[in-house]
Amino acid sequence: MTASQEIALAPVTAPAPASVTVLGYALLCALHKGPLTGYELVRRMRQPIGYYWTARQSQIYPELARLAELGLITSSGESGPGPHQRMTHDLTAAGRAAVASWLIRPPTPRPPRDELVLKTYAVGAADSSAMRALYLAEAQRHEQRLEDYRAQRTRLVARGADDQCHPDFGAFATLRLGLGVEELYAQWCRWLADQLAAGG
Amino acid sequence: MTASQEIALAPVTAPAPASVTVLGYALLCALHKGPLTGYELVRRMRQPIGYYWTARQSQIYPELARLAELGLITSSGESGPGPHQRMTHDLTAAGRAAVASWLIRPPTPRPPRDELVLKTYAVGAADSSAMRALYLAEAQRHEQRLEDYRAQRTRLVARGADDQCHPDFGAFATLRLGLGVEELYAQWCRWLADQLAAGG
DNA sequence: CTAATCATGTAAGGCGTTACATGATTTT
DNA sequence: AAAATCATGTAACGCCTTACATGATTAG
Repeated sequence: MTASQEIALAPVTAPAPASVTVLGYALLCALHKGPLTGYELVRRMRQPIGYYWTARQSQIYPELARLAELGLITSSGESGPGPHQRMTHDLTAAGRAAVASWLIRPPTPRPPRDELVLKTYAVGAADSSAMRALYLAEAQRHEQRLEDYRAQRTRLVARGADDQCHPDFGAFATLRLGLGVEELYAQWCRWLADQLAAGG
Repeated sequence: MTASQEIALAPVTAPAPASVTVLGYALLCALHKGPLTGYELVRRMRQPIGYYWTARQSQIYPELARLAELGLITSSGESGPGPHQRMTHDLTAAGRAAVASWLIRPPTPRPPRDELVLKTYAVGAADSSAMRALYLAEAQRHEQRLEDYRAQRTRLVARGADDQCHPDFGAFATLRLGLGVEELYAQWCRWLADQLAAGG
């Protein structure tokens, strides 16, 4: 592969690639069950989608414009409250196809970042009783989340979302993992607190 | 709070805050058991610290210079192979104190980003058998990691790192969580694959 | 009548990634 | 003889966050 060949393969007139980012796909995923307004999408990206992929307004609105430019969504505006129009966004056929083909691609691995585990690596360099308090507080945080998740599961199961054919089965499946993760973290924090109590 | 008051509270002559980032603390944590060269730190930030907090060379070397400027590490150079000096970095007393006080502060929560779980939320919009293949492949990835972790645990336990007093207890504790997480994800992926098989 | 919510956008700056650069030593 | 490793650094760019801006409607 020489330089001249590369130039020949990439015409100068070509516009920016503008491939869809994960955030873009997250928005498309949020729209897969029907149209939503921008503001509704902002709320969805805090909850429930925000549990595994968050975004703020300042990212969402420009991204919606990009998705519309790419022809993956249609955005129609109606006058609403305030100085802005209330825009409703809907998947196009191309958008629906883009999501479907992205979903079955293996996820690109992300660099892990967990501050609590990092601190644990150097646990020996800190005061044991202070660290113990930290892990107990974290355990409580996870146990509170666990309660929240259990309530959500009850509601989903009542609607029949634990059946693979139900439109909310995806939400049920993500919740199932969330329950496991929170329980695991809570138990691990309590185990560490016990260890620090025994040795300190 | 008026504008004039704010100006009075923030003197013009103050230098940039230059507070230590999490990456900075990660490097300080890596040094808590003894001095290391820059290149050794680069490797540590791929493994084992890289399992929960990664960084590349291009981030690490400038950050080391900043930590030295702040007086948290001392960096002494000796001539080594290649055009560069082999720099050895060591914690100062101030650095040791900085780690100790950071460790016992509650970790700042990070926005969650998990592409696989995001895909799961919209699982109904994709072809079931293709998604099933995806989850089976992910399950295998996690099971391979699980084997790797089990081997590491065996080595650590042989050294006695499962005792809270051992200097490698921190590494053992992080590994314990890693084992739980990988097992949980693997089982969840297999469960989802089963669900998709039953309904598809 | 005040505050929160609805509703959409812009700007500045930080963190992190890929890619580039250099060159000696050790391994294959 | 070629490739990988040792060893440190710079530059460009993208994603994401915080903060700013505007103003109508609804709830307390």
